[in-house]
Order: sequence, then C-alpha cells, then structure tokens
Amino acid sequence: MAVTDDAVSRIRELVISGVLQPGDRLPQESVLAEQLGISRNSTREALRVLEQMRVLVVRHGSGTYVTSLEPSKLLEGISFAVEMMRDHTLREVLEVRQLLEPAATRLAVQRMTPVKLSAIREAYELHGAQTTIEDLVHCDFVFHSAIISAADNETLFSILDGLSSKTVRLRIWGGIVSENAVHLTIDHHHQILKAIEAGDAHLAEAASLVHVNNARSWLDAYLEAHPVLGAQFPPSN
Amino acid sequence: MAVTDDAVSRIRELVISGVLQPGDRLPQESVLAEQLGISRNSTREALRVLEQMRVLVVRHGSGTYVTSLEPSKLLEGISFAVEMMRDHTLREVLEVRQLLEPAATRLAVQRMTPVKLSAIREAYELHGAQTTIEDLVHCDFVFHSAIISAADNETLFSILDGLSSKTVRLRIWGGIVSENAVHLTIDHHHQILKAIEAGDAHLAEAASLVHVNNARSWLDAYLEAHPVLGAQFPPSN
DNA sequence: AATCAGTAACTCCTCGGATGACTTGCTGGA
DNA sequence: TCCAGCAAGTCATCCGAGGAGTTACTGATT
Repeated sequence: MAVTDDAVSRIRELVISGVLQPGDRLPQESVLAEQLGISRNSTREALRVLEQMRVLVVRHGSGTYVTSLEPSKLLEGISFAVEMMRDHTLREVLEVRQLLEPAATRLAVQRMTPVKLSAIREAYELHGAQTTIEDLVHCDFVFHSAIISAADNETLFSILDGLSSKTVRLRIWGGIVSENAVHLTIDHHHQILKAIEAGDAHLAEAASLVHVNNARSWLDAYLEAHPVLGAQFPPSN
Repeated sequence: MAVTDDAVSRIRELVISGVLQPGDRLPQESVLAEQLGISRNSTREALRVLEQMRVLVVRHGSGTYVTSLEPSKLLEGISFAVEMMRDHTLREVLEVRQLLEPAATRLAVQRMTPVKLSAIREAYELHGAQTTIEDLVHCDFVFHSAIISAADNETLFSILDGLSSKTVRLRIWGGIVSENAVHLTIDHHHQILKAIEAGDAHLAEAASLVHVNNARSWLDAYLEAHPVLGAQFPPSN
C-alpha cells in the first residue's frame, strides 16, 4: 500500500497545510498521477479513500474538488463505525452517550434561543400523531436532534448523531420489550421539555440522564435475554 | 461511483450481517470481482475504502481479511477528521472534550483498580523528568490516557483519544503563550491525581473540568491574537 | 439582440490484460 | 529433524482503451 497510502497522505497534507482550500479543484486524474509519480489507477484509489473520508468529492465529467471540510461531513464516519459494532461494544456506545448527551443538553439550555425552543416544541408535538413504534423512534430522534442542535456546536451534534444512529433502532426493541415504553418515553421527553422551557439547565441535564439511562437499561435487559442474538445486532427479523 | 460504492455497501453488509466474521478471509480480488460482477480495478477501490475504514486489512501476497472490528480501530477516523479541522471548529472540538472528559474522569474514579491507579501515578511521576515543551505535551497525553483508560470503556477512550490527537499540539502553543503554563499544568494534574487517589469522583470531575477549560482559554486567546494564522492550524514553523 | 439546440472538448468511469513483489507451504537434501 | 530453495497463490502497480457525464462554445432561429 506504500504507493496509494503515500498519495493519500500527500494530498491530505496539501489540504491540511492550506495549499488546497475548500472548493478548490484538483488536477485531472492523469495529471495528478504524473505529479505524484504513480499510475492513474493508484491515484484513483487514493482519491476514492479521500472521497470516503469526505475530504474530496469527485464529480463525474466535471472534476475532483475539496469539500467544505465541515465537521458534519468529516465526522460522518462515526456512524459507519457504530453501525459495525455489536453486543458489549454497543453498551459502550450507549454509555458514552449517557456521559455526553446530558452535558450537551445542559449546554443547549444555556444557549437556548426562541427559534430553537420553538423547534424543540414542534418536535415534541409530533409525539401525539405517532402511531407505530417506528414513528416513535423517529419522533425521539427529531426531539433529541432539536435539543442538541441548540447547543450550537456542529461537532458536538455530529458526534452525538453518529452515536445515536444505531441506537435509534435499539429503541425499537425497547418498545417491543416493554409495552408501556411509548408512554415512558413520551413522559421523559415531557420532563426534559419542561426543564428546558423553564430554563433550568441542571434539571434538563438530570432529565436527559434519566432518559438515556433508561435506554441503556433496555439494552442491558435485551442483551441479558438474548446473549446469542445479541452478537448479531440488529436482529434481521 | 455507483459500481464501487455499491461494492462497498455489499461487502459492508456481509460484515454487518455476520456472514463475514472478524478474521475471515475474503476471496481473492479477481474472484471477488467476478462475484460482484465488476472489474478487478473497481473491486480494489472498494477494498481500499473498506481498508481505510479499518473494516478490512489487505496483506500483500497473502489475502484480504476482516479486522477485529474493535472500536479503537473503527473510530480511528475521528482523529483524521479532527486533524483537518481549524480555527472555530477546533474550539468546538475542545468544547466537546470539556463536556466529555470530566464525566469520563468521574466514571474512571468509580471504576478504579489498583493496577490502573498505579499506572496513573506512574504517568504523573514522569512530569518531573520532562524538560522541553514537547516532553510536557507527551506527559500530559500519557496522564490523561491513563485516567480515561480506567473508565474501562474502549469506545469512550477512542473518542477522547481522537478528539485530543490534535489538541495535543495545541498545548504546545499554550506553553509558548504562557510562561508558567508548565507549572500550571503540573499543578492541575496534581489536583486531579489527589482527587483520584482519594476516590472522590466529584472532585476529580471538577478538577478535570478546570484543566480542560484552561486549555480552551489558551486556544481562545491564541485565536484572538492570531485570527489569520488561526485559519491554518497548526502553524507549520 | 436574446434565446436555445447542437456540438466539441474535457473529465471521470469502467474495463481487461500484463508484469512485478510478497507470502506461504511444499519439497528435497543435509 | 532442520533448513534452504522452489513453486503456487495473491496482492501491487502499471498501461491503454472505450464509455458516460459535464461544460462551454457555436451558430442558427426568433
């Protein structure tokens, strides 16, 4: 991999050092290959890797460009990583979320704006309309996203988003396992919303902690009950 | 990208679904290409992407294998992403670290073992020997790693490690900016160590928060003073 | 003069084949 | 039993060619 990996590093360095700025266009593949002193094939492999890392974007027929390099793009890989995790590692993920999300919620309350607040309210209102478990999961996701978004930290948002991407499905089983999970979740969300509306960062943090911890309990119970299936997250049926 | 991306997804699905287990060997490139109905070249690009994601490992002359899929490998990409960030985005990264690391420290205290504790002590002892700023940065890194490691959550460790990878260099400038940064840092570490030894999770969390917040102040001051250079993190000189 | 269809140049996409380099396991002799 | 050497298997890298999409110019039409 010497050649390709070296090409990846060199192009990456050009971006890090600022020689290549967001939006800049790279030379065409054949020219770039010549500049790097490698074949066009190896160059393409390097470009593919950097595209996967969301550093470059290749447009068929047009050219290769440096992306905006926004954290939301760059950190997209977290969800890919989380998707591949299973059983005890998912517990770790949920534990991290339990550490981070309450703190993020607190920060969100401290930085709340009227616009963000009404977005959170709107997200909460959706709960009444949902009927299926999938709907609930969606509401849950939207609600949490609206809150974290208020923390006004794109990096934070992307990380929590990545950690939750798989957790989302987890909540489906929670709903299956526990009959009244729907009501529990809605109540938790209500608690969080009230705290946010009251501007009580400390209370909102606590309510968030209780909520995430609840999800963790569901996962633990599930893994306890399905030690074998747990190895193949999620169940395909 | 239809062909290559499709190949990436399909191979990835095989891993997620458990058809391909960690350590398993994939068919040779030409066979795999035929199975996927694409050329060997496109197959190689797909394999390269999955290798970059640490899902596969390709061994020259031997074959292509599924990695251990451990979170430390899978989440390696975070540091790559953080490496590409600059100015205000780095502030976001440090803010996330400020939210997460104190909580992680608290968890570490709660799960402390004699072995882990002596590792932390050892890491702290290194501070006496360091002479240069680079040494201090290294000590700082080792000290924090030892603590977070005690939380016994590989995912948590990997995430914080990724977030700190670039921040490490940041502390160098902190040392440059502030003459007594060395003594400040050592004192902070001493505070944290004392709290950990006392088994006081709450105090350790607080000490950690103060310490990270200090780094954040340095970064803010630096960015304030070098608004232009700040766009090119880190300074190459 | 403004608009728009057509075309040509440019660039990436995909493929097939060939040679070199590395690993691994087998083989045969010491 | 041990080890050097050989051979098969596999990845690494390269080259060249035709297909497909994008872009910008050109020229005719309104």
